Amino acid sequence: MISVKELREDYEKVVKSLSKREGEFNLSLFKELDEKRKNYILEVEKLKSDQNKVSKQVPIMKKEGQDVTEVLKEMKELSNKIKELDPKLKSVDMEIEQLLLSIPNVPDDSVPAGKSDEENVEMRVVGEIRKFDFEPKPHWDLGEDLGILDSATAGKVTGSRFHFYKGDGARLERALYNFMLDTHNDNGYTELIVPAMVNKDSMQGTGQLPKFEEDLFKVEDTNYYMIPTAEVPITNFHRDEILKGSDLPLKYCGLSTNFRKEAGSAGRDTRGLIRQHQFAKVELVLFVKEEESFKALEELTKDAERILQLLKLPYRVVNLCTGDLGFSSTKTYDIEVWLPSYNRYVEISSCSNFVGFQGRRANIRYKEDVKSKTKHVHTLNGSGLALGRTVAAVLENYQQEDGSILIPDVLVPYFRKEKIEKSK
RNA sequence: GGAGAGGUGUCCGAGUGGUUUAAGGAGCUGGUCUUGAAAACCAGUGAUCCCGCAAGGGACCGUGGGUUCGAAUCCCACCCUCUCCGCCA
Repeated sequence: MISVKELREDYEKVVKSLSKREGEFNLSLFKELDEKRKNYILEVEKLKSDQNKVSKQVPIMKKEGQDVTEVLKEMKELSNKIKELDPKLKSVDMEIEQLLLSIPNVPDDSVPAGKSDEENVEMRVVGEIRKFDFEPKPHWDLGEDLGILDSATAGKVTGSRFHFYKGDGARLERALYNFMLDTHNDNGYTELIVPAMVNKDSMQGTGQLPKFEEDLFKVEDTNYYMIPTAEVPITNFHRDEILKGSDLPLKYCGLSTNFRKEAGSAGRDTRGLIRQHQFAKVELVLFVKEEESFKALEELTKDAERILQLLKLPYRVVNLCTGDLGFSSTKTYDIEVWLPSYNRYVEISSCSNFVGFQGRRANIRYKEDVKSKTKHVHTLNGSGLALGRTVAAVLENYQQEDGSILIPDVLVPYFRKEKIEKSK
């Protein structure tokens, strides 16, 4: 949620910042509703104040044996007025909330302007792209040839955009997430195993709802949604809490299976592991003090990059332009790994600073110390990394001419073999 | 799913319609005492939200409704936790 305080203090500035995003965000109702709300508050609270005063007198009068029927009659009228006004105030409050819930976060000044991902700005390029002296295969062909990936059977068992990992394929993904989690653990992140379903409040807290319901799988006969990322349960872990300033920053990592409808992606990335309805991901989530979030974004991104560096996979980091920036984010770095089959860099991690946007939605606050005022925490998260795409990148970048796959050195202790070869 | 118990402030815990501005205790803050600390004693203390420059006012006792002049307290629905039973990885 964007800040009501900022909207009141400098409406024009917020609107101007928001206008950098693609799409229309109609805030024009805000001022009017806010004014309406204030008037209702003044009116109804005056009445309640009167009501409270008289209510205190009633028992005293009764004790003194006075007749209170006349007073009660007046109070009945007062009470009726309050019952008329209170719902009006509530409904204005709701209108404001609904309006603000549908407004995306304000982009930071350092976010480049642009319409689509083509205008994202490259920050750095790391590692060398391998030159093949043979025709490299895409990972879906490698996977099928090696007998470690099977989407056809998944099509029978479930449907499109699902797959089976088999044998060394399954072991490769397992080796990768264990390696990732160990690395993040060593780096000060507390590991969580999270619920794969969450309630509506949680989805609203991180920003998936109310706007993006069509992207989510909802579980029938329940109010639960399948998580699209561990960001949701991890960030909501601290929903409605007041954290101690001395406990910040809080750093969490977690592996989860994620479910996305991929509505609107029909026909895109239909082959291989790039865009599936179900995929595993190791996620990093930070809760930090408000003055530290932009520095934390740089560190978070480095922590995610470290995985690719250790795996010796070539990648680049881009600063997302306003047109590509996610709904809740104020600034995002995407990490993109080199994928020979796409002949370009492909997103494998998205590291975002949400500043107070999620903190306000999910009501996560902190206090510097006993006497200071509460502030909303700043939240950040980033993939560290998406597993399916990492498997794809390893298969493609480490493939050999004979169709076998070399295992990255750092992964050998986890995989316990140095090579994936065709098995029967 | 069935039966029962319960959800009160930072924590424990009292409180079944009106001086509750939520008793009492712990904790926390300050002070006295002490070489220092502990203990003891004294004082302070809603670490919440909203309106307001402030004074002040309003809200808030799991959530949402209702009854009433007035609800933590009564009624209804829902959520969550615990115990037992059933089912089950």
